[in-house]
Amino acid sequence: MPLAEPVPDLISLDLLRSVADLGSIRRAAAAHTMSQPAASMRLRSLERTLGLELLDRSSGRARLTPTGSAVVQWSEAVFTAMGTLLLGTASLRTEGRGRLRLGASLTVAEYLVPGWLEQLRTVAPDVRVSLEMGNSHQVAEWVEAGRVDVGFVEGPEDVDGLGCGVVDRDDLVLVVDPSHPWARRRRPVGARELAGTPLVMREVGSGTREVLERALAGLGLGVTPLVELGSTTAIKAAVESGHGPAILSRLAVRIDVADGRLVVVPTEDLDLERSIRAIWARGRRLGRAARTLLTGVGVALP
Amino acid sequence: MPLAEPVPDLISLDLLRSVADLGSIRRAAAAHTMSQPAASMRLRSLERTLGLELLDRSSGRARLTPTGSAVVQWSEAVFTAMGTLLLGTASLRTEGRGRLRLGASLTVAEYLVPGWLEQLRTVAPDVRVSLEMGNSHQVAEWVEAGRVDVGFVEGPEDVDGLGCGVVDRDDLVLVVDPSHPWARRRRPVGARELAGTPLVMREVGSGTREVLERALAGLGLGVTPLVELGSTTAIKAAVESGHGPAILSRLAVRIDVADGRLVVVPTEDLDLERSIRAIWARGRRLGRAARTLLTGVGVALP
DNA sequence: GAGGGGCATAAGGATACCTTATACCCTCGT
DNA sequence: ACGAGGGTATAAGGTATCCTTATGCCCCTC
Repeated sequence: MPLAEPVPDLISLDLLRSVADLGSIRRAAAAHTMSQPAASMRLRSLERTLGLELLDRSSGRARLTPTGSAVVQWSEAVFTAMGTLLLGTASLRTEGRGRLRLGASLTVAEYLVPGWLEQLRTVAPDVRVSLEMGNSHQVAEWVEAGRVDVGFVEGPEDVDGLGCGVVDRDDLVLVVDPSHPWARRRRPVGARELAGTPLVMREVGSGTREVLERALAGLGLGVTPLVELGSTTAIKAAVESGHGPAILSRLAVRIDVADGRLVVVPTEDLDLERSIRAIWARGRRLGRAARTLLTGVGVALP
Repeated sequence: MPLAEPVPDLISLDLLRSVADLGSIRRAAAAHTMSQPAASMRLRSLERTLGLELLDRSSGRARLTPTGSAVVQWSEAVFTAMGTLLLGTASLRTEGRGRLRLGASLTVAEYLVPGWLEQLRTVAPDVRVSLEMGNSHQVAEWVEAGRVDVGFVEGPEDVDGLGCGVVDRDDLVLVVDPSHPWARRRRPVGARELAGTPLVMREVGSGTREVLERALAGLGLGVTPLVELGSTTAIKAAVESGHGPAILSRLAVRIDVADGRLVVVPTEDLDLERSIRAIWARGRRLGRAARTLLTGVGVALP
């Protein structure tokens, strides 16, 4: 659902943080290269938006109220998340011109790469990273062709001819909304019961759906689509609004499960696990940044 | 430091998420109660800002590119953080008119309360919560007077006459920037060495400073201020830019340490711990929401 | 090949925002 | 007590942004 309330904009929150850091609206304005009245108006508008008194202007210099201090603190997490987004988009924008060139499947790029980049940045802040996304087959090709230095793919099988190390593990899980009868269920859902239940699914051809279909086909069963949607986000929205259960990557629902918007239901008789592997060309020598990244994500280098 | 790059605004990111959910710009526009051209222009402007192609408009309906899907995913964390901020500010705005009235010290309100509220909302979404901030003494008074239902205070001592349970633990830690010589130090810093080192500090009278001064005074030592600043945020900014070490609440530096902007240096000979306690009036009966909250944060009720 | 759904463009108008200039206020020093 | 200085709010004017309605174009489907 769309954001309901009026949302404070990040520039104003950043300005408030600068007031906390620098001790006056004037200096905060200077740090943001804007005029003092502009900063003053933005801050007043922020106070109107939130309906709170953030600054105490009674004594000459503007000082943060306790409320203002709390808002600064709470906005810190927003900046961190936005920083991650900017880090990710910057690496996508770099398009192969970085000193460390990564390739990754969509799922890995979305859920894992930003964290690794953040971690890498703390030890090597100046390394320009580029990121390209594709399916596992494409990523392997790019690694072989030397178009990327390191690739990250998911899948049960090893990639031959390439250096390889398991980084993480991802499995498909059954999720429902919290008010669904299965949300409180402790007894696992079996393959037969799952096959007989209409599910919210991706359209035919998606990797996630293929894994599920293959696992069920191994038992002589098939899937029963309830509706077919075009994106993981759309599926999550449908499940959260109570349309029905779905099978999704655990990585994709991690945040939603943590926030309580979705509930994982245990399953049995189904092998829906796959590893996430780092791959690299054996022949080429890995750069310093690549080695730092790989050891950082837990890969033992030769 | 202020945000350098141009920051995408949350409404546009939210719009992009709606496109992913609903499958077309038109429907996303309708969900946001704006005209279709307005949504189209916002999305195009978002693509310009990020320098990336987020939507594939070639086939009639607009579909997200893999890049667009990644941006949606990354922005999810931004919405979560902003939701926490809005939850916190809403409870401050409610000012005692909520069905569950909380009081908390500044530190607890800033770092812990939003998480508890989020947790509470997943099991009781409709409870209106109000939050008031003050020092530990004020909070205890409010609880006694029945102005708030539950209070959260920090400090080593019990509050008598009130129901009480330890919720969490907070201690003061020594932090430096990652390039400081102490950042790699494994041997703990002793009280004498700490007293001889100029520190970035809060001004006289702050609770954090008092705890430190009392701990050192017990050993016949005193503090050596390097500079004195007015807020925790200002101190963190000074430490991060390499001005010198500081003693800060572990809660206050949790995110910065996780992100690698600050490093905790081990200390010894110093008792800088304090508990965070929930307090409530023994005489009054606790409401359902209050009991849910307290058991949720790990307090055993009578 | 005709119809329909969906997106982009154009024109016009309202709104929000920023900058410079200036007045007010508080604090501090003598 | 009084003046100087730093800091913030207000006013006026101009610009850029953003939205809405109207309309054209394109792709897909039947």
